[in-house]
Amino acid sequence: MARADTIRHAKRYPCEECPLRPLEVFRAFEKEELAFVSKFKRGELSVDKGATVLVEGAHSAHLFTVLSGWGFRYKLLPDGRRQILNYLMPGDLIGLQGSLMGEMQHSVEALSPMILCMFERDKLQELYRNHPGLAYDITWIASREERMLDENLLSVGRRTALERAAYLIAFISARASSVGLNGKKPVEIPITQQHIADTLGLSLVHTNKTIRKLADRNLVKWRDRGCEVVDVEGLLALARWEGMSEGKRPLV
Amino acid sequence: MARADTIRHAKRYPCEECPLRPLEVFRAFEKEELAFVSKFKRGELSVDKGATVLVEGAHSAHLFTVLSGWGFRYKLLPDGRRQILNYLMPGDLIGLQGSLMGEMQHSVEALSPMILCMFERDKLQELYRNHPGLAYDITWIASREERMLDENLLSVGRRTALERAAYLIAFISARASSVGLNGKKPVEIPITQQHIADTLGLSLVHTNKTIRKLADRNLVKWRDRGCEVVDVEGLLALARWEGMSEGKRPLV
DNA sequence: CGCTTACTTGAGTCTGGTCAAACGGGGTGG
DNA sequence: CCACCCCGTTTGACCAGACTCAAGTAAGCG
Repeated sequence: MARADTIRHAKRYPCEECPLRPLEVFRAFEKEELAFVSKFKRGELSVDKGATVLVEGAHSAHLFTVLSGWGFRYKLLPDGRRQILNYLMPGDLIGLQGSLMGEMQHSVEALSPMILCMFERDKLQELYRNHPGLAYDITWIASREERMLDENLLSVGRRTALERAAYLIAFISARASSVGLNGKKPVEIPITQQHIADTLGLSLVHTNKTIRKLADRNLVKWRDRGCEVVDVEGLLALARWEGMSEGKRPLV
Repeated sequence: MARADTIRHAKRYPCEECPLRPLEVFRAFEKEELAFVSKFKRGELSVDKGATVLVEGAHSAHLFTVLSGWGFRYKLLPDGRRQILNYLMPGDLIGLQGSLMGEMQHSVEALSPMILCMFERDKLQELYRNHPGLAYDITWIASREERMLDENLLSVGRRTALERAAYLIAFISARASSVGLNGKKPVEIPITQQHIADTLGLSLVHTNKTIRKLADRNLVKWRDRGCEVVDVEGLLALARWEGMSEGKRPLV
């Protein structure tokens, strides 16, 4: 398994010129908040596709925000069965659990090359002391993650295979386009069918057959190592999902 | 569906004499923190067994901490399929998602009579401004919930029916005894098999057969409307679960 | 060109779902 | 006090969605 090895300490993307912050979805920041975040940031971590960013059981001294790229969080059973918990996209926070409670209880892997903004865990105290607004934002972000997990759990527990697949693809696609990951109109999700299987709690073979059904209905197109959404509405309807009601959200 | 109807505004359990706080699991509080929490608390809500405490879609102005009793969080699909997301026990926070993001995305129901400490959502701002330690605690609690959800998702997605049942019962039992819910030695969990089914993503019939297997192995005893744990170790081993590594935690 | 990774497809099996019926205890109204 | 009902549990028969095994294809890469 590849390890995160390409560390860059230079800040190539200073917070003041953050390419994410101007996006519609993110709420505006006070100058003073921005200044603190900039000071809070210690560097950037660049990892290759397939790299393991954080490992279950580790005591990480860091906290990250995804600046670019895709990744996912997962847990393993002792015999190797894997459950993907959620996907990570630009603007998402990584490693909060580890920072607050000491030990990571899940691992994180990159689906594409990623650039992560690195923050010092120890400075979190200072953030809470001096920047209540940012502290609130961090809780907000944790709460959002919880919400996504709730929805995922509902899906895995109670939806049929076809509904699950439709839900998952619609979900990822919605999140991706909210952070402008759809350069060209259709979002292209860089995952394999094995990832989908491990997210939905299905076998690889059955996942393949299920995706085929979605493709036959002209809802998605599967391409080499990735998935293109054709008909979001159709997916939403099939999954009986109302979509995320996302207004502005904070970016730390 | 029963609504929460028995509201008491008098504080019968002042924070200074909180019956929960002396427990081993909860970290000690500064006098000043305690004073704020006491001010933060607006009253108590008493609900009957079966009452719906919070409804998906509602905009609740309140935040609660469970003082006594059992409950659960759940989501429904439009056609009525239900997924139980997690259980609620003394010391747990309810409604944070709603308080932070406006709308509740899940419902909460009481499994037994419950007493809830009620907090004003609006005062949350003040808490974050003046009590960074408490703010930190709230994030910590949100993070803990996330952790439990991760584990649940792993279970529903990747464990077999028998493993799932073993995991769930061990999990609930561990949490219950950490807050002293085991007056008599064996914890008695006040749920029906339908609840277990809806938590594990199984049908009622299959859940029944699965629990029977656990009982045949002398791991649990099913009694009328409740479950008694006989052999925690055995359950843990069967579920291939290491248990929760819980040190002290905050109580708000 | 051979290797690897990812996707397909088919056959046969099994876990878990559905349907249906019955049981048993607690509560209630006659 | 008894009959009845309701809820939760139990059981059996049958079905189907999902799994495993196995083999084959296609694209990318050194």
